[in-house]
Amino acid sequence: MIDPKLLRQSPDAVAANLARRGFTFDAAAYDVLDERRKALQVETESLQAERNASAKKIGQAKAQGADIAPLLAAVQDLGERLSEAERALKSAQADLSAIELGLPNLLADDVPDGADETANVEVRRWGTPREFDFAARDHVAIGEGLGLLDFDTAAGISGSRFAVLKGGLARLQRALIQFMLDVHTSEHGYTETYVPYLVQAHALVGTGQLPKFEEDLFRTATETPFYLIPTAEVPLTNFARDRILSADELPLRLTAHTPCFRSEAGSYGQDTRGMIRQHQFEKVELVHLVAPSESDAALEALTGHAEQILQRLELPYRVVALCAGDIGFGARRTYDLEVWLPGQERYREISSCSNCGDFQARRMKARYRNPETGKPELLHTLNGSGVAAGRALIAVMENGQREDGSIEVPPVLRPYLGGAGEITPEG
RNA sequence: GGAGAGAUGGCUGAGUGGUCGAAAGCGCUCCCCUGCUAAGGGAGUAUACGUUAAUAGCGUAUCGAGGGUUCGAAUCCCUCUCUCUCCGCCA
Repeated sequence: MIDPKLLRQSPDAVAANLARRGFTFDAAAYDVLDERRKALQVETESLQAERNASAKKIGQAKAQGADIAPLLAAVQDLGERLSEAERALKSAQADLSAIELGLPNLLADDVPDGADETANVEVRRWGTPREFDFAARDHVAIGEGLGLLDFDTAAGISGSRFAVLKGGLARLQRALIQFMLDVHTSEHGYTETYVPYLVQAHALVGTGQLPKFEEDLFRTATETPFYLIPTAEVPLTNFARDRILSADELPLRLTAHTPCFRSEAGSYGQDTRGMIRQHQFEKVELVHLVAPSESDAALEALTGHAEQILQRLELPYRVVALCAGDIGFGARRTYDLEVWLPGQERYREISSCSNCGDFQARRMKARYRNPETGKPELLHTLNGSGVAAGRALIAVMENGQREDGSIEVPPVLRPYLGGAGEITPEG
């Protein structure tokens, strides 16, 4: 959520910033609503003050044994007027809040201009794509060739956009996950966590998926609905919900491996082949909760942590600064890591690292006590994939493929596979 | 799933209809005293919103959440959520 004070004081600056995303903020309409809210609030509060004063007077009169009948008569219709004012105020506040919750985050000033991913700016590149002396296959051909990747069985169970992994491939994905968690916890200072995969709506409002993007989520049919997490960012960032952390708890670095569930509504026809875009995938997520002055540096650090994974897996990648039109709803700045996929002969997103500033913190009242002022202030939240395990599996398969159909395993993963250096049909 | 108990400020914990935003203790901050790895005295110490030049004043709201009764609710009633205890079930 954007600071409502800023919406009132500098509506044009807000509108200009959001326009870079292609988002139209109707500052005039907001102002009309807010003026209405203000008037109703003043009215309501003055009626409340009147009620409080008269109640006090009646109490005193009663204590002294005086006749309170005239006092009661004087406030006869106060309750009715007050509850009417309160009702109107509540509805005005709900209208405003609906607008506020629907506004995307303000972009950092140096986010590149552009409407879509074609305007993203490459920041750096690591590694050199391998030259193949045979026709490189994609992960579908490799996996099915090994007999370890099975979309038909998955379709029979769950329909499209699901996969079944078997034997060595299933194990390879588990190795990737464990490797990532080990690096982040032992070398990058993260606390490993295990978190709920089903969350309630308020948690998703906190991180920004709700109320606007409900169609991207899976929801249970229980009386109070649960949502399946689309990313561990949701439970991890909500660790700070409604809390005032002390400064010495910061920075908080959290990591978790979780499955992620996305309905992929609106992506019909995109990436329909293979495991690139599934309803369910595994991911190791990184979340930072930091003091505001630290968040710019934290994004660089977090991105570096994700890069470490790709470097140690010897996977060529590039870092891309997302342009204004491609940055997600809650982020003020985002770097994507794109890994080289020989099967597609292009770089594909494998991690997205974002600084959300105080946008999510304001939604979930996540604060810390600033030691300089002694006052609670909003935290800054950051999140990034470190990295998406399903796509990392694809990258390892495609980059490590051999002409005979087997897969060479990156050396750092071998300890997790009982020392095995390759994936073969035997599994 | 059944029965019972509970939810108060950073923490512990009083408060069962009126001057309670809320006793007391702890913690924390500042000051004084002390001249010493300690103790003592004093003051202060929630958040949000509105008004405002103002983190000054003033007003309003908040005692798990939402409704209700009442001139007036932390206190009474209803619903819900969560926690704890016992029983049942279960990985």
